[in-house]
Amino acid sequence: MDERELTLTFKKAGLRLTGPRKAFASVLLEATQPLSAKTILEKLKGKQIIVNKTTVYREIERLEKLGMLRSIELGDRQKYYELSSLGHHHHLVCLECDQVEDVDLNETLLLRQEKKFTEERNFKVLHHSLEFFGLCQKCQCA
Amino acid sequence: MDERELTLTFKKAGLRLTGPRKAFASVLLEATQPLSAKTILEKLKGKQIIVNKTTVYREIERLEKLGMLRSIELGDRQKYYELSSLGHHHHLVCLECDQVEDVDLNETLLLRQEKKFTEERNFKVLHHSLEFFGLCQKCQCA
DNA sequence: GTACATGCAAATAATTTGCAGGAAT
DNA sequence: ATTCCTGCAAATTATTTGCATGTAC
Repeated sequence: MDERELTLTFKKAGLRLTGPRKAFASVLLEATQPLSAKTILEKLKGKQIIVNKTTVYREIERLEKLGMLRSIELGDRQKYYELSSLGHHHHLVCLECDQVEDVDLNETLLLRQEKKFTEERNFKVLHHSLEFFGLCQKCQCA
Repeated sequence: MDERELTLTFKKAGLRLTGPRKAFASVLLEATQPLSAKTILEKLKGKQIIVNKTTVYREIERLEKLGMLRSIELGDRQKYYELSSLGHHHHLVCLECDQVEDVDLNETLLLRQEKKFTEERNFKVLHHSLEFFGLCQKCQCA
């Protein structure tokens, strides 16, 4: 998903094309890893877009509701966000330097497992979270 | 792990046998699902043990450091805790009523996956989190 | 002009910290 | 007696809310 496409999505969703909103979206588009609200705010500042944190939180809320954004938890107190358009995937989180790498993995077994939950316990799985925590290459030496 | 065994573990770890500490442990032992700090506090109150929340947080910290307690995230703002002695397992979290069911599942594939991360990216996985979110039997009807 | 967006200040909620007094060993 | 424990109040941090103003449409 590129910026133009995002703009269209905004229009379709009845969201106005404001400066903060466009900048917010571009920050997410440029992100190489999930961002916290605070980091989003800082990156906006880097773009000379000064917005209030409330705006960031409300934008997160709206885009999450639209299904464009998803939140993940990485062991912190805070939540991290990434565009849903990235597709479902998981993360390798370095406990030392907090860097996050994306990983795709074959979910056949997980999905089979979820089906089993439905059959055996009548629990309907809607989504799952799977994150791996450890040490990245750099931090294993230090 | 029963209460007596826990007491021994405390002794071995050089932790004193105080009233709050024993009560804290028994709350965890009796828990049928992961508990938040707040819930622990309430359950202590139910046992006529009035402690300060600071004590609860510090106890959590100590036992976590000892490896007796582990924390998990369930999409909330808060953390939940369970005894490590329960063994590694995962959870089915109902998005409606917040009930949590434990599940054991064959992790062969996950472990193989983790080994792959080490081989291919030199990322050393220390642990992972895997939780399933959805609707429990009861909440599917309502 | 109207409805949606935003800023600002204050509220909430979970967790953490500093310090002084209290209890287990 | 000493070291660890605990309570209390205040600080911190992430997030949310109310209300007044601003702006895209």
